[in-house]
Amino acid sequence: MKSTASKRGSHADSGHRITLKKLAEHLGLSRTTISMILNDVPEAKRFPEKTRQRVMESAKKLGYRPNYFARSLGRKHTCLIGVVAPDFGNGFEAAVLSGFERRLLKTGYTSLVATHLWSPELLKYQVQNLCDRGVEALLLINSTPDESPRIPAVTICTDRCPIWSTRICVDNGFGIRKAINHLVSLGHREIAFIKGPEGSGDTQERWKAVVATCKTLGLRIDPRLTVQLKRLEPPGTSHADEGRSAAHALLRARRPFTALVAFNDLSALGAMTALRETGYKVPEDVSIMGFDDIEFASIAYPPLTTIRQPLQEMGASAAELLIRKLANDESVENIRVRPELICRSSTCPPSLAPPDG
Amino acid sequence: MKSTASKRGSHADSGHRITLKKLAEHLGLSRTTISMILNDVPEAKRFPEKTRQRVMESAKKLGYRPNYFARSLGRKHTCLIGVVAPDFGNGFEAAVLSGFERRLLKTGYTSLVATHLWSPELLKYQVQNLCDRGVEALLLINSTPDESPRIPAVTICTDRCPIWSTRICVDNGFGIRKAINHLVSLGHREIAFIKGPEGSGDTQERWKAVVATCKTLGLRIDPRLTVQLKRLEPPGTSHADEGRSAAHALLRARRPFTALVAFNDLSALGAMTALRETGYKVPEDVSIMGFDDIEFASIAYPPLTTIRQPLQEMGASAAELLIRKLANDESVENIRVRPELICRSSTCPPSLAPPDG
DNA sequence: TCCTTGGGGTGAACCGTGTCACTAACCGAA
DNA sequence: TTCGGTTAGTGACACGGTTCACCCCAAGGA
Repeated sequence: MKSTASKRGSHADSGHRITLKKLAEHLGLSRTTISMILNDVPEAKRFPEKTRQRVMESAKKLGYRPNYFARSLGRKHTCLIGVVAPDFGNGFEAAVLSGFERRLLKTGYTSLVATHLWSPELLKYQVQNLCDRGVEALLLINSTPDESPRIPAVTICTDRCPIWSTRICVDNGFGIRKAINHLVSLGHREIAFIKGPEGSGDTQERWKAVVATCKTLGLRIDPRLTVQLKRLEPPGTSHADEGRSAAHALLRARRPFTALVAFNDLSALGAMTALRETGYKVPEDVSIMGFDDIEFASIAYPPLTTIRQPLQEMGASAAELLIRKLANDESVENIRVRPELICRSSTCPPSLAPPDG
Repeated sequence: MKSTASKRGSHADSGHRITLKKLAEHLGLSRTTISMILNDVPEAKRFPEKTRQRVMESAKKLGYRPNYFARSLGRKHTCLIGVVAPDFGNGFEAAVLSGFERRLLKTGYTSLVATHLWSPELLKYQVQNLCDRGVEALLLINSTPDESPRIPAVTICTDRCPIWSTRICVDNGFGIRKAINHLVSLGHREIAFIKGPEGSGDTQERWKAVVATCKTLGLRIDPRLTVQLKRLEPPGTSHADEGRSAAHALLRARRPFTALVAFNDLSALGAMTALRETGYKVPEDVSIMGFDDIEFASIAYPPLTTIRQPLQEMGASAAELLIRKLANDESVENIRVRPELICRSSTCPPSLAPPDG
């Protein structure tokens, strides 16, 4: 007596969801008529106002809700957009998703999300799955499938980005220039660097910018003041831990420096911990710059000076671009977002006697 | 010549996605036969191995992918689960989503997400929308619609939780007892509290636990050492800011205390900032306890002692429960997760002369 | 009376798949 | 020769909505 278990799908539409046919019988009209009126197609204006009213009212009273599947089968669009990300656990993807969803709200599109935990096979599978499920477009966050899904796509951002996709990414060069200029304007000359992990496009771009900017400013990059983050291995490691190790490695080299530019905020915060553990004060002994402006950059102690990457806005732009693409707007182009210097308390002029590492 | 814009839906299935009919013509068999073989229904074993092979191979070679909409129309299940949250911008919902997605990976279910930005109307609309789109179940994160969606639902967590939904939430009482016991065992007697905002279920539960625990331990709760967080207003305010204000208010009361129990990690970190701004040291002058163990609790300075709410695991459990519910498992019950004390460096024994606030 | 016009509406095909009931062909046994 | 059983497969309807082409009828004009 407990359940009618065996019958599949007795959930959503159990009992009797009201269909067009039932509504038609109830009203003594044909499905055609009702469909046209409810969809407010141009041809529907030939029906007299009275009939229209009658249909609308009954539909409302009986709680008629059209079946999306049936509809998508006939028409061709599904009002579905796929969102792919490696994982939503760290703030980056979540912030983008948040901005994306906000922009999508009034559009009638809904997002189908999928994560792939950095596995290329899983990524491929998920993209395929989303396409099978009829998404009309894709937002790829830190995800680059090998093959084109053959539907409009926007990629945010980092790493290599496929040519078949529109790209939204931060202008790494601009950001790095701002960061280094900031430090130099404070008087720093001995600057250490934590490079991003191997194989990331951001690592390359930012490092290229570091090299170029230092050249312009007549700054020497000391290889002994440069360390590289290790790649993250899936289970639970964080750039914060890696940043901490990296900074410790830096300190072991015993080369003096007064400022440190980290690959991102997490590694900057990790480095801050390492410096503290070794007895240095931030920013008095060493100034630290992050990159990203994650939520906690401002709560950290000392609050982190960093380059803001406007993730929410980038998510919103992605939604914008996809909508335009779906409307066959051919003018959609890649976007480079200019990041902003957020000056907090982890940087200050160097002390007169820079400590050696 | 640029586009064939006018024709709608020329995206996903443009050109000619291969359908069962085409496959049938290609093979000289009927759709029925192919459908049965590809779905590997029991009756399909009457077809000889040879035919099966032939069908499978052609399907693969021609890249046949069944149309989910058509399929969902006939069968009743859609393999879709709805996820509703106010927003994914702060770490809470994102962490839950992350755990949820991980657990969902191997199940064939995909999630349809929707955010409502704390608007009850939007929440109602979104739930309706997801149901219209055929989700078989709902995960509600910090979201409580007024009406039952009439499909299996799991709610995480906080606040009031509707009776028609299974609930996963942290055992607030257990957590608070751990927190206060920890402080008391360190020797604290003068403890200040930052209560959660009005109207939240967590606020009530945690506060009730505070009162009960203090009674048990013979501790007096001084109303002058109690402040309440203000409710967050949508645009961009954070519990961190509120926590900072709250702590400043506390200090203005000029009552001495050696420890502070905050409503959550963010307000704890905000309070830490306020104490520092006023010249107090954490933990030497004041010990601070958070609640949640958000990612940044461990990176903060000093690293925050807190009560861990295992959000990823809760997300994973939610997936688990929904799957069981969908399989008509009647034994699904509410889950109270026992949070864990994470002891870091923001707490220590009180100094002999507690500063007055 | 016939023809046209337009208002109000419908029938039936179609979208792509799943599924139940039925059958044609063959083989062996009575 | 007829019957029964298996093998290999098919026809047709259902799912719920959209859409194209058509239809009926009343009114108006010639």
